[in-house]
Amino acid sequence: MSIVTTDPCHDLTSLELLRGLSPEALEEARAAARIRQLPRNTRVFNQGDMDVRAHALLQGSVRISQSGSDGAQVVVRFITSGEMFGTVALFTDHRYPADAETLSDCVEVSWSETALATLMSRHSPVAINFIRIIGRRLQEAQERIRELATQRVEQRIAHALLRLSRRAGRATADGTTIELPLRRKDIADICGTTLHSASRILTPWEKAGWLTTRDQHLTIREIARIRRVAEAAGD
Amino acid sequence: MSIVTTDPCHDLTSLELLRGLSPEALEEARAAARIRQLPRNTRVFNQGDMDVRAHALLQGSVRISQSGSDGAQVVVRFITSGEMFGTVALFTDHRYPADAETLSDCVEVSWSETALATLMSRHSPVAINFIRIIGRRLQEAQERIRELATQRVEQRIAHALLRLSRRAGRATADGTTIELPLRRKDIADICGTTLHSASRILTPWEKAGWLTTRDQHLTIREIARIRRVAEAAGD
DNA sequence: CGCGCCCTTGAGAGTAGTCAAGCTTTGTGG
DNA sequence: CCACAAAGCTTGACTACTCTCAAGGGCGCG
Repeated sequence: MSIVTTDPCHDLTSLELLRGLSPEALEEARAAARIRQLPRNTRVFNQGDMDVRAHALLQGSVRISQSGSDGAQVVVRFITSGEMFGTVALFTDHRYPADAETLSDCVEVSWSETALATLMSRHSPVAINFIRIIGRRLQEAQERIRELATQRVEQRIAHALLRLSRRAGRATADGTTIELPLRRKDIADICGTTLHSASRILTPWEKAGWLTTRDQHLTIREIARIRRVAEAAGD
Repeated sequence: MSIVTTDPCHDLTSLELLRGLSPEALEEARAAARIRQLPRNTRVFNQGDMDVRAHALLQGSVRISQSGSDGAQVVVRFITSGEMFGTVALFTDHRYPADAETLSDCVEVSWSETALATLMSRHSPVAINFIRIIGRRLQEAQERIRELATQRVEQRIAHALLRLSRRAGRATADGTTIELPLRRKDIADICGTTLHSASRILTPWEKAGWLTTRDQHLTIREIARIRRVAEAAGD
């Protein structure tokens, strides 16, 4: 495992967290960071783990999921490269509230809580960037709460697909491909429904040619249709 | 409207945001703050408003609610004294994503975005405190997402009552009184259900003597019963 | 070839939403 | 101080969305 820090995959400057920093400050951040390469299907951390760190993904994708005491599971979010994760417990609980598992080979960078605090106190843009990141996340979470509370499964799935295609989509000849390995179960867990309902809704869409699934990769062909379902209040 | 800064109601030192600051830093924070007294049923801000500020409540209570383009409404949370609110849009959108309305006479303090950024860069504990506050909030939001996705209305209401009694409860002879003016509609909007379902569930509990409502104030008499409903997976 | 994983589909049941009506409490003005 | 209006709450009947249970099909891998 040879890690060459000049490898573009290990370039920290692309991270929003470190935006606006001087070269010296960046160097400090790099020095305090731990960079790891993780193979597919690795646990990055488990719900309940102590020794919390702030993580960011330089390469690959990660699924964050939470399970309740009753066993019910929800996908909190999918992380793609450039995003931070595992940040919720920092400075509070010191326990991860969810599991993180790699969905592909990943390059992950992380800082200890104290290193991050030091970095923030020496370079306030880090703190502001961090606040912006989790503020946005909080907004997304609240939007999701509203969706769960007020929309039907069909609409929620449509919204989920739109969001995924915005965050992890790549334009192809056929439409927009979501660059994440997504099982029906994942989609269900994102939307707070069951595998069965998700299947019942997606299959007709697929039959109608609105989207295709190949090898756990989803391509949206007629995004306008999906958008119409998402908007439809119920008529 | 005479504001005496020595009035205990205007004491900023109790705010978590300013915890761990030197007297000089506190004075700086005070100088940059805007303190207002707001009568009951006042809009502090409206969804979509620009010119975002960071708010904290020194006295009273505030309801934060969000309405979607379809008109459906969700209560994001209730704020009681000592808590911050309206912080989600800072450094990002510059638009409030929700409405805030006072439920009682309030004393509110707020900082402009730039003032807060300055304060944070000069005193890093402010940044860390802030991150802790919204991190905890994000955790709560994710827990709520899981609840909405996996639990039945009855359980969600039970959980909501438990949370409210923890955050805004005062022990009385009869039990724990939630010190917020709560209408059935509010409870419904917290739990993502309808006024009707909330009523159908709460009335039997009230008949059974588990709780009482008087003058929009709810008292939990048999918290153990509520807790049992909250835990019950469905048996 | 057979096993495991993932997905589809059907039937039936139940939770919770909608519609509708009437009741209670609160507040206001004569 | 009473009357009436408005707001909030309860309750019933009906509907329908979504879950659960159950069975079977397709695909890849050992």
